[in-house]
Amino acid sequence: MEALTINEAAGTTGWSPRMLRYVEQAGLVAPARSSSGYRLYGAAQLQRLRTLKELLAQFDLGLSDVAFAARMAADPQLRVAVQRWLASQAYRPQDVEVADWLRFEQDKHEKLLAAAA
Amino acid sequence: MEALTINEAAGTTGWSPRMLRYVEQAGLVAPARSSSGYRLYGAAQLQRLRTLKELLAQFDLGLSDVAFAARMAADPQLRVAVQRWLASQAYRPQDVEVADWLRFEQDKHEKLLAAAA
DNA sequence: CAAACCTTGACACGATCGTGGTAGGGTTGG
DNA sequence: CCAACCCTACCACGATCGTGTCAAGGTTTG
Repeated sequence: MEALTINEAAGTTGWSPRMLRYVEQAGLVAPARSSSGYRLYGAAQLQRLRTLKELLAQFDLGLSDVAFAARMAADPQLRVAVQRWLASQAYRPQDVEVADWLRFEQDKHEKLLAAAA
Repeated sequence: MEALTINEAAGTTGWSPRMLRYVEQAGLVAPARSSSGYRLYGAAQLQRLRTLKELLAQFDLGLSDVAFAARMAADPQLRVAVQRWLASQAYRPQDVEVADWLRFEQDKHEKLLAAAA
């Protein structure tokens, strides 16, 4: 399984080497490292880089937006706090879908808590 | 049911009048308007403003972070796209919880699609 | 060994965020 | 009516984001 260096990865993903380091620093795509510290991009990382580029372009997002989503995904406390705040405004009829989403999360946590008891 | 003007609301929430307008522009807390265009903050908005302040401080978030979360909550396409991208990295054992969260969302949408057919 | 790569760290620069102010004009209340 | 409020629309300014470039030094390879 061959891995690409940062310049090669840049060539096949459309990111610049500078941005690949920045994306890594943002915690979004972290390549393996060789024994001497060189970044080694495998197939999975390359795929993630390409789809990340699409994602940002399609919805006009910033890296910081996706980084925040990752933080929410990784930190249940943050996620629940944000969702609870958002839920406090989902009172209009057209917001049922949002309320649904939020309720789903709460249900899951209640189930987890119940199972842990 | 009395409503507060922007200066009064600023007084009881800890935000500045300037920031209340900014928060509204960010789409996070939109007060009602009087017939002449004055902002009228009701109890619900005041509560949301206070809890928003706590939320930002507790997790060191920016308004743009919460605005992005709101956008994800309101736009299923965006939500699914981001979650799918995040899921493509949740392969390590310690990420089961994230994978769980994501799978939950996918399941829900599959169910909705199935129900619509 | 020398060319061509890689590393981290820094400086730079436009764009946006968060926040305050100010100016010009309408509204409210004593 | 007039003082005190509200509105929108700007200008400003530091902090962060996104991005490029450059410097000083280690690694790989022909």
